[in-house]
Amino acid sequence: MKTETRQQEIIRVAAKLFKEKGYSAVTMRDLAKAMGIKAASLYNHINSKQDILNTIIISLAEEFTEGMKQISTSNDTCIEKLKKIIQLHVNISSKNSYGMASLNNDWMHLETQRTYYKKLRSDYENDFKTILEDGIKAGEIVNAKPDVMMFSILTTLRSLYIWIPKKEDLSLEELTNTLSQILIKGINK
Amino acid sequence: MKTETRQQEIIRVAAKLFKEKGYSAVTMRDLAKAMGIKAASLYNHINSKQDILNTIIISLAEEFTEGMKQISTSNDTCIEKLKKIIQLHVNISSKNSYGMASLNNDWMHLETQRTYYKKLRSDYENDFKTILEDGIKAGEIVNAKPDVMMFSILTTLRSLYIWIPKKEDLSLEELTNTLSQILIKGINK
DNA sequence: CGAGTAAACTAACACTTGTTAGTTTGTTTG
DNA sequence: CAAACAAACTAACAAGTGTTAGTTTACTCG
Repeated sequence: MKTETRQQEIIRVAAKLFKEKGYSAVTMRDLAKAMGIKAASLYNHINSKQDILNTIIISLAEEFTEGMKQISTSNDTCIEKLKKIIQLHVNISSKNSYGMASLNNDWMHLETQRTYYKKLRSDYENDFKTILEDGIKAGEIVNAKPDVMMFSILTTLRSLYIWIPKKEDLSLEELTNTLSQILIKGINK
Repeated sequence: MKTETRQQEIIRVAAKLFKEKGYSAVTMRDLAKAMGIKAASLYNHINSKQDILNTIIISLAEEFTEGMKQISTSNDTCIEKLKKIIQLHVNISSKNSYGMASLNNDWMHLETQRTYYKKLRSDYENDFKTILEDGIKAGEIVNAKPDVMMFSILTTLRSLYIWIPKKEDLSLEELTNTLSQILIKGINK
């Protein structure tokens, strides 16, 4: 049993507040109050507000990068790869829905790490698009604009963090399956 | 030829800044600088920062409400209605991509109007879900969870504001058609 | 017991925030 | 020309911002 350090606890609570109001609207005094201490005491555990955001976002972004690397280099079919991408998003979003809010909405408030973040995101999207293009060539996927397909799928996956916490009755496996069906086969009968 | 009032100009520029950094991170001095005047001068034209946000969000939300009312009370088939919803989102998002950012990301910073906004949104989603449920009953739509279907489609549509300005080569009609195809028939071949 | 340490505290800082009051400028209109 | 007005300005405010310095508290362990 791994116990959470005080620092990790602060970052976790910060992510929760960031999700509710956004990075800029959360003050260090808000965060301190949520922790039950004074603002100055936070600095025994963390370096700066910006550092908290860095930690939240970059660790998540790297988790996606790593997942995508495994998927894109596998020997699966394109459709199989897509299902694994969906699974990756469902897993990470359910484990850390608070952090996902910062990743999606507050990356522009990164300072030193913004360029690095944007590179990770751009690499991820390129890998995604390549999978779709390969699927079109292989005849697995309908020949529509890969840009639009990726946009459609990815924005749905990126919004899972809002949706998953509201639907705790739905198992993650069930959600992954339903989503795969809808995103791949559509809703048409 | 209708000329823009100074007030409308301020609101338009504010929406642009809000899209880039979020409501909380944009200061009245930022806004003034973008307008080429001093912060105090803004108050000759607007009442408060909060008022700007109200105007941006509520006018858009009401535009969606009105569009949905027309669609949901029509005699179209469910699939036809869905296509019209997609068209509604494409149209509004292309006309006002800046405002859509505030609608999506900064509604929680509304003060007096937050409850009203949430009612509009909730009504909209209920109408949307009813259309899907009717489609399932009528056998037009696959029998999957309407919640998940709506979530998937609606999050894609809600993110159009990010995507449309980047792809000016794509005509709105073409985008509407491609999106309809992908969202309804899926990407599977 | 005494030393070390984790984690809280108070007080203060320099700066930024939204906003108000009162004034000046330049253009339009009777 | 004189009056009216739109729209800018300077100066200032009270409150809130992230952060630092230095101190106190309470628990752990040799």
